[in-house]
Amino acid sequence: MLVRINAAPRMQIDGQLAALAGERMMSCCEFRYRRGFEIFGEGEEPEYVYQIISGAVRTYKLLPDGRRQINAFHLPGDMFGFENETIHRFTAEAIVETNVHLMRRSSILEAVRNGGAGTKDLIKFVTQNLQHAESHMLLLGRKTSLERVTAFLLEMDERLQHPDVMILPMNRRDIADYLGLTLETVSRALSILRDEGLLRFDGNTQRRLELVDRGALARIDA
Amino acid sequence: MLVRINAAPRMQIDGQLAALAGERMMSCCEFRYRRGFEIFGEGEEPEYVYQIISGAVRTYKLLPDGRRQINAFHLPGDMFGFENETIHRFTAEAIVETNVHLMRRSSILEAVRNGGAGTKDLIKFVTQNLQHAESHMLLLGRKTSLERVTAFLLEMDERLQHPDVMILPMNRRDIADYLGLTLETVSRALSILRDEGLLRFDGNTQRRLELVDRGALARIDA
DNA sequence: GCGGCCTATTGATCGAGATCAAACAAGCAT
DNA sequence: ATGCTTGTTTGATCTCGATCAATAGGCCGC
Repeated sequence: MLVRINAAPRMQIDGQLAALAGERMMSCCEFRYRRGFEIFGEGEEPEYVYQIISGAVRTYKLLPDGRRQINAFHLPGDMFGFENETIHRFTAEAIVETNVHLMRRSSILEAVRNGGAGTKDLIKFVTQNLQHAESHMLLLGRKTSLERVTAFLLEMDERLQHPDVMILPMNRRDIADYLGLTLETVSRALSILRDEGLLRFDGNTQRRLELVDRGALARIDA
Repeated sequence: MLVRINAAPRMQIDGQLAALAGERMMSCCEFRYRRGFEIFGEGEEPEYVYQIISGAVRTYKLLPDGRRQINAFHLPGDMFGFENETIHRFTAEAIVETNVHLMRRSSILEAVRNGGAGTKDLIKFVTQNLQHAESHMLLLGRKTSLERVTAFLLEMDERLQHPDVMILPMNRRDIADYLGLTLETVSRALSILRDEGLLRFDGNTQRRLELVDRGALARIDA
């Protein structure tokens, strides 16, 4: 499940983790998780904080009967897994083969205790998560299915820095569980947007798509 | 709209704000907001952080066409309104006549900058908000109307410390906008719970209610 | 090539919750 | 008391998204 890969030093892809660690690179290792495998589970004790080098991760909560709500997707550069409490509040899984940097949670807590420079970054990190959660509550509580799917496309477009062709790592069920819909409804909404000429499926696979009219999409996302 | 009340020194009802301010009580005033009045608006520049002395507050986001999502209800003792950014990300309104303690946001930021003792409390505060948001996303994305209303009742019961009779400050529309439902659906769910003997409306007003069977309610809230 | 598996689309039907509507109760000012 | 406004319940109907179901394409191993 956990596969250690080459241990050669490697540049970090951005400064989030480094700032939190006080630029000291302490306790950093690189790991690879295969597609579909669990990185940590809800209720487990948090040992590491993670930063994605390549790949994609979903974090989610489950109800006892299996209903799933994905809180967030994490893409290259993103940090996840920090907990202030003694247990993880959700599960994290690799959506595709994923390489992560990890560092010991204890190092970060220590840095904060010592009034380290990373404290401000930590507050910023948690605040950004909170902001995302707040706008996602508005989406889940009050938006229609077409608005939700459109908002998802625009969010991914922005986080991938407006690529010509967007390659989605997640399947329709993941998108549905992120948006509080079913996979069929997600598929139907995408078909509507395609039929109206706002996006194109690229080539033979439905995970590559091109946003043709971002303005019109932004108008749909209330 | 803003009414200053007597300026006599007053005990704080708990230590949250005091801790953040480094126990120095700096910049603290007391204000009263009348029922329905706005405390701050989405997009405004944050000047203060608030702690409720008495009353209740709702914070919410609006879509352009008026659809509303309430993020959270704030009760006596709760802090709200802290922003790491330069603008408020939602609107806050007094649900009933509400007295608050307020302190300058700048004092808190300064305390953090100086590595003050309040830093840890601030991280904890933001983290608690994030945790609440995460479980609320699960509710909004995946729970049925009956589960949502039950979860709401249990949340309020806990936050009011399991009173014999719970007095809800908010109306059915507020509850609906918190749970991503309509007020009619909330009303129907409450009637079902009443008819099944899990709760009782107390006396002549529908805002006072008594949880008769907390165990059964907890079983409904998946 | 072929078969098996996974993913996505599309169609048909269902149902939970929204919407529309009416009646009534509570609070409050006059 | 009276009338007005606001809040709540309940009923009837509608609709959006869920569910059930069939089909097809992609991918991989053989």
